Amino acid sequence: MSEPVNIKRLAQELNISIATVSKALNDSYEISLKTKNRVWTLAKQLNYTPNPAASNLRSHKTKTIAVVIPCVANNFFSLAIKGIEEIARRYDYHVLIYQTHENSEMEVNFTNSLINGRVDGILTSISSSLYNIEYYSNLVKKVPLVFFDRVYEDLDAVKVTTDDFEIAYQATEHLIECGCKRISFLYGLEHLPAGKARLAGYREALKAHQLVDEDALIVKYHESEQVNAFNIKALMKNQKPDGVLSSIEEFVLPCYDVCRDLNIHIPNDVKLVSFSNLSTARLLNPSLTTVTQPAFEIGMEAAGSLFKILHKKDQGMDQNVVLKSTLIKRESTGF
Amino acid sequence: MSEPVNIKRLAQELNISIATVSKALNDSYEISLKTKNRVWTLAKQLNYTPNPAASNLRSHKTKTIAVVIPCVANNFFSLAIKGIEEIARRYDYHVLIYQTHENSEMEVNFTNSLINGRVDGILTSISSSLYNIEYYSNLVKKVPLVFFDRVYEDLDAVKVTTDDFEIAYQATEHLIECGCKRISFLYGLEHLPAGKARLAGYREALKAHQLVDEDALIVKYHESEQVNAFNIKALMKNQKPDGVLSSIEEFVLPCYDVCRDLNIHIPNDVKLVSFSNLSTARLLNPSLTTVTQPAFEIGMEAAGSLFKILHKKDQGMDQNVVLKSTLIKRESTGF
DNA sequence: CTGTTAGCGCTTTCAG
DNA sequence: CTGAAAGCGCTAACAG
Repeated sequence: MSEPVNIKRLAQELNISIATVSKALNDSYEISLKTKNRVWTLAKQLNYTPNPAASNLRSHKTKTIAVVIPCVANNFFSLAIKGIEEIARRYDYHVLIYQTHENSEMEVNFTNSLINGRVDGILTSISSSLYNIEYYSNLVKKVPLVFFDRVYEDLDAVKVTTDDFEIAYQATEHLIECGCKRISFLYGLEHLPAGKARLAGYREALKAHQLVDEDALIVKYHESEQVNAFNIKALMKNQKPDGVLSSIEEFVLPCYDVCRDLNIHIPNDVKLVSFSNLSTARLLNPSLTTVTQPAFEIGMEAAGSLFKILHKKDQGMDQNVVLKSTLIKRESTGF
Repeated sequence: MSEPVNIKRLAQELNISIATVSKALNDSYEISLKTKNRVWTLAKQLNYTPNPAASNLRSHKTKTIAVVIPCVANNFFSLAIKGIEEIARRYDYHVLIYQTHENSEMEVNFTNSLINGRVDGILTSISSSLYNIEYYSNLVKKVPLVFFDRVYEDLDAVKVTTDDFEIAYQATEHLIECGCKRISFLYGLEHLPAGKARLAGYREALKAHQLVDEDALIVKYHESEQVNAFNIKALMKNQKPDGVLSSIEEFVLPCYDVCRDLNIHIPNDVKLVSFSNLSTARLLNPSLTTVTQPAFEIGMEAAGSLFKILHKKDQGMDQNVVLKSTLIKRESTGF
């Protein structure tokens, strides 16, 4: 049993006080370079690492941030985490991950477990299953918080989002340019600004080109895969769209399946464009054009904003950061 | 400024001692139900949550585990994290994430930052860029550690892996059954058991079917995309394989690209099978058959093992847990 | 069943 | 420049 390597041990071995060691380790201006060097040398030699719990307790700084998101196994969120981690590492911060699985209750439970000083700040992309803005408007007062992608618009907090309206408009126009006259919209995230903006962009583009804009052309996302498939089938049969804009990735698979069943060919009979963040996009079926959000950059931006707040450098910072998505047109290369 | 809500405050308001409150909160058998109820009621009313730093410091328990992996933005690892998080939540644990980006130095830095009591245990999938078993054999003595997927075989620690040899054998046999006579192997993770086992499975299958097994048919993974593309091009031109088994996902894209350039048709001229964990596998180019690891289950299994160790329930536990991968044969459905 | 007490390892006045 | 001392919030002997 070797002695534990803590600040006390260092002090004993060097015959100086604990306070001096602490200050030396923190590179305080009060300590002579000579003493600092002695401390640093021994610390390295004994492989000293400070006890985080002790320093948190005393200093109220955890060097930790939390990321609360619906799910990590998702092309968008895993890339966003990558961006967040990248920034956190630069600041020597640790990153906690929580998955809500779109469950508002879990979301609240997780978040509540974080406001007791476990973390210095939180990055979150809210669940779409319940609108509880009261909860969040309270929360932002208690802990530094940055929202990304899935946000509440009216909240007094930093929000990093993408140009959903504009890109949905562009995507719709792309379909129109491809000759589509009757374009359907597969509607997801309807309780969130992102979803609403995508719908609005679609509608606006239809309007600008004097195309039909009927509720019957819109299919809302449902938790049940069967229901989605059923609704898409009904859409295809009854409405016979010649173009489809899917506002979320989850609609793509049932879309292909239904079309195959009905002997409808994508993209000859129906042209399909979907929001998607597949990192291996080129591996996709080459007939799918996608709208891709800059997930990695969103993560970096959100984390960067949080650190600005943590370092009190957020004076006059813009609360609404909007990054640009990309419309990736894929031609069927036929391999 | 309201008084901080801590154990002391609860004690004062209830006119009992701090110790009693602490025990009541921890549901100690020493405390009467009546007192417990008083404490619990007030705690809930004041929205009390324990300060984690303080309890860590005293109890040496952090309720936190760390996951150290090459990258989160990866279909395998993001699913594994999902599984880990699932289990952690059941035990009310928090999950820290660290990405090494295949960089051994970062890997060591991260891990070192964890052995000072920041976490109760670590789950890791080691980087393949450097073989440093000495480091890890030391580490496992200092902190509860479970390896998953990317492991060092000779380590005295729990390792959760997949049946790489068997499935590579099966995948190779599948190619043989499809009529391939000259099968190439794209070799990744060569410093790790997983990579070696995949190669061995491939070789064994060739041997069993008396097919050519030449070094010239094997292409080793290189960090540079260009080099990989160049090597694959040379392989296709000079060796003219009629089947390819890719042991990692990263080879798939250059493979398609090179073949298209050379006017080689997949799967007519060359049949391709790759290890891959694309969650949206059905969206893939339908000509790609994949070997898919049970990433989510691996995460759950690894986390489960770690908690067994943390709860000292690891007596006689098997150190080598091997889960089964699946060969997913995809037919070209032609949509 | 309840309370007293002594720290966990570190930071931070304040005194020298 | 260095050190003594207090205490962050909580837990765990030990006494009663």
